[in-house]
Amino acid sequence: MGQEDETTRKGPWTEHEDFQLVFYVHMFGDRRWDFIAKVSGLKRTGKSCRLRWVNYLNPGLKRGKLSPHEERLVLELHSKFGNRWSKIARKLPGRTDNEIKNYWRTHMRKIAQEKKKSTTSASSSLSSSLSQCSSSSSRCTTVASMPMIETKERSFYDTGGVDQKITNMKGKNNNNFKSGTTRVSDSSDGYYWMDDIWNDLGLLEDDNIKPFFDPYSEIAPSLTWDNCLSTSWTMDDQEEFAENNFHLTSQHFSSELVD
DNA sequence: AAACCTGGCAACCGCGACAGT
DNA sequence: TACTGTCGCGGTTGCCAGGTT
Repeated sequence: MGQEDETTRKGPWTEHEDFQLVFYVHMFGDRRWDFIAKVSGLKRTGKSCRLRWVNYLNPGLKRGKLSPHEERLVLELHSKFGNRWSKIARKLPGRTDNEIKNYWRTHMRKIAQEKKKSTTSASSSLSSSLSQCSSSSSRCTTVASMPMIETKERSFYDTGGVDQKITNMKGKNNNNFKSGTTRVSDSSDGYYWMDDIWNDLGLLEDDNIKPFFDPYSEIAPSLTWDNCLSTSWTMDDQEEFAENNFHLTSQHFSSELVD
């Protein structure tokens, strides 16, 4: 624990860091985050590495806006599970809890605003109609409590929900990265795609992570994923390997990415 | 054109759960 | 059992681009 010190980096991840993290995750798997943080030479906490992987670098992630179907599912699941974002996320393959959480927040804010707007604008007429039906309270109560849902549905689908890769492309470039077939900073046109990383690393052929890693063969051709995955490839081996090869890999990354 | 506002998202933080010793 | 390390979760914050005034 407590691996955080004054040299620990915080804030936005750089392209170089992403490369490095992807490399080491494929090396050692997406567990043992503290270990990965340590051997990778990244000045990040294991926690930060995990978050970056889970929310951004994981190749299984979908990019772009939630589809109407996903949005509906989020609504359904939220009514069922509440703010159990990870639980909800598990039902939406390729979506992260963070993404859903963010979506929900934005969504709820929108609804709250719409509701506020509609209640203020309609308050006069509403108050008169409410007073009218005070005698048949059950029905009126239902109606009064339902607009939330109705507004929800409406605002929701009005936003479109189409895959907006293109819109997102020209969209924001927060901290170098924005999702939507995510584009990250800095290539010929000033950006590079997250997919480029995977292409560069030869990892994009499948949705699943493959035990295959091209650049690595340049670094340590004698060791293959079979080695890594075989039962004889123990954690000690990993650590020893990391010790012995760290300088080499750092060098590789810097030469690869500096220009 | 500049200032301000808003939406969207990445990342951090604190805490609890769990496993290993 | 107590302690320690690690991971995962939910809440929150901060940043930035685009829109509006």
